[in-house]
Amino acid sequence: MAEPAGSDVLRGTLDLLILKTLSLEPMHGWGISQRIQELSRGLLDVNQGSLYPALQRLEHRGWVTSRWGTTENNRKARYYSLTARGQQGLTHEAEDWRRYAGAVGWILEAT
Amino acid sequence: MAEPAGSDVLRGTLDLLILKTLSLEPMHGWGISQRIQELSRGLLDVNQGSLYPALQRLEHRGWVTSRWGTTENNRKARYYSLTARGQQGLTHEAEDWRRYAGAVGWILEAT
DNA sequence: ATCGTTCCTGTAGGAACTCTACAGGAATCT
DNA sequence: AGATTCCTGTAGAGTTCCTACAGGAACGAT
Repeated sequence: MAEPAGSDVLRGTLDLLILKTLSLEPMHGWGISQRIQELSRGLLDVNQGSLYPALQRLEHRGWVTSRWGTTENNRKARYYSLTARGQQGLTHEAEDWRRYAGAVGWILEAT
Repeated sequence: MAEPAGSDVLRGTLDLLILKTLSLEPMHGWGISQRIQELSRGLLDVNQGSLYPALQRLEHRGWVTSRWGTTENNRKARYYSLTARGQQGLTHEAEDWRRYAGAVGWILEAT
């Protein structure tokens, strides 16, 4: 078990998180979810039921490409990497997020 | 017209924004959306089609109560205010948001 | 007094995303 | 051989949001 800190609700930022993770390094699905968990210090937990459909969406949109490969552990895995359009999309969505999170912050600070 | 700065996508934070706004002062629906727009400096735009259902959800959940009243402009309007449970909910959701936004921030800053 | 506009409340239908739960293959460890 | 870890998916449902539509009442202008 070890419950990585039960979190849910990826309020529409799953794509952003995946893209960012892939921009660091091409990776397979399972690895992406691990990475997101590490980088968020255990706060964010991505279910496979959300992850794989999201990856399919992104690939269908042309933001990522994938190919079968082998992990260091000698397991078959599908590796995803960012396309140029994916990089642009990431930049744009990250900017969107900052703006949006900032606006929410202003409201929460209001007195 | 005057397009208040077309924004959409209230990624699951609409309830939070409404609760926070009501914690500042009881208000009617239309006023709430104005307030959110002002406080977010024009970045956030709440559609009526999202707002009223959200208010109904919150009332049904017992987080807000409402009653008919009259505005300064002599218009009939339904005024909403926070209940004790709503205040608790706000505190909790605001805390959730900060944690979540922080985690996303960490990921976006990763190199 | 009528017309257009602002203020204000809703509903209907659909699209998008996430969650829970399920299913399974292949490699490694015991 | 059996259990566990690694890894990829699918199905179905629930929630939330958006677009579009509908309408009443007060106000301002002509």
